[in-house]
Amino acid sequence: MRILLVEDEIKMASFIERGLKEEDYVVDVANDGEKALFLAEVNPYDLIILDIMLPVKDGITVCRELRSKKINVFVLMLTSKDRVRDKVLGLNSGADDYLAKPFAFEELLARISALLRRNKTDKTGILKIADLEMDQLKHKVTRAGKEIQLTSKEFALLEYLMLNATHVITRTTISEHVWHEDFDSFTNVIDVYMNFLRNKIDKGHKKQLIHTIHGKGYVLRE
Amino acid sequence: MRILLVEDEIKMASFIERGLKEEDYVVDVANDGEKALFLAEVNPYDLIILDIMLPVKDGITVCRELRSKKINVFVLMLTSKDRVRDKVLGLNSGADDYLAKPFAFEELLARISALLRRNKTDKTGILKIADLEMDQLKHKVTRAGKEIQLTSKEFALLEYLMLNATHVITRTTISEHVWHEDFDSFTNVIDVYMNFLRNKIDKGHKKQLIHTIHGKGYVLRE
DNA sequence: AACTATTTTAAGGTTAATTTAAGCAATGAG
DNA sequence: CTCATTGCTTAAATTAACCTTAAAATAGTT
Repeated sequence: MRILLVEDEIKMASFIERGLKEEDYVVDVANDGEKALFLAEVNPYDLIILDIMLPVKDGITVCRELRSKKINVFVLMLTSKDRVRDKVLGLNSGADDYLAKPFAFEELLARISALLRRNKTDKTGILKIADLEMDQLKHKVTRAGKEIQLTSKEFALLEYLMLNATHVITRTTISEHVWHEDFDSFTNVIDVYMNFLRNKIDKGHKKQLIHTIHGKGYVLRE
Repeated sequence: MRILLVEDEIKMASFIERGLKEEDYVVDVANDGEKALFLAEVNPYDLIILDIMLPVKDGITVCRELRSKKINVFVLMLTSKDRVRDKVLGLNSGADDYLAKPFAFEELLARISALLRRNKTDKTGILKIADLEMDQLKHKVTRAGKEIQLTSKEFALLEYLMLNATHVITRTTISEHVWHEDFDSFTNVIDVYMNFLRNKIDKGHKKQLIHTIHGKGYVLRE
């Protein structure tokens, strides 16, 4: 899952960024409202964490502009505890949820995962294809009951494949959903990671789940 | 569908080119305005993706000259985000749509497919002849309900046949709509591909859909 | 600073798609 | 009916896409 974090205080930003990366999210950081809007238009984020107090352009305005541009990404707003009226303003500007600072990091994680699953029919956050299972909340992956250790990138890639199971996804799409902002299209990292995943997931199993569609990309299916 | 991409930055150009080819579009690339005009006069593109900032001749001028020469191909303009007035200039010069760079690739794809379907009565993008069906958006082809795997060229060729169903189309026309820029007219690739298609589509079915019109070309009809 | 794990780059080998080429079959004008 | 032309089919050659591996670079830890 790709998240844009919009926060100007350096310390707070890197604290949150680090915490999110530990949870295997792919994170970009913007430190002002303009940059945030720019990034949000360019990249298909799954969620934006948006501080209200920002230089150049405040969070409320950023959120309004996102909505008026029909960018329908989830927005989680952050603001200081004492400014209660900001909550109302925030939600009215189109935010999906709201969290007062300071907060327990656990609380932030809980809200993020609630948001990311809001429109899903299945809220358990457990993805399944054949005997391959991924628990999105616990970040655990098993094949035939046996746990598989994945790095962040591997996890993010497999998650994207599983969310789009049975659909062919192109390298271009993968690069935009699983890699960060400045991705170089001449590289073959995606191929290399597909190989990593195959070794960890398909190797030694009769049914291959990762399939190559020549000239197009990859599919995850039985 | 055949697209001319006009973009001078090599990296950007090859990123877009690859993404389009993954979606089965036939793509030619021009890296300056003169080359673009030349190619557009010679080849019947379905769409031109035109960057504004170009060496030799800028995108606005290229677009104006296309229009004054009555080349009525769809034009989608690209320009940098910060130059808002270019949008007005672009649309005034005869462009059909406009997209600010950088952009999310999916946004570009969405606009392309909207443009290509703009003047169609049926916007579903599903083509049918007898029990042969093609979903232009999902890139899926079925005959009698059974899915048929096609390569990019096969797909592009069948798409063109289906779009012109019941009309006899010549090899020359096919080469102009389905093959790239430097097509050698002495080759028999088209015959070979027709054979590939017949094997995948007609073989084992009572009704043949692909018919040869001796001395003229081919038709797709019941 | 040194070590470890992860991510990225790069290169050579493999496979699939596309094009070329050649021989055979069908067509139709004379 | 004949034969030149056009089309079909197959296999080989070429090109492009993909896979695999190892080494290099980066990031994170101790």
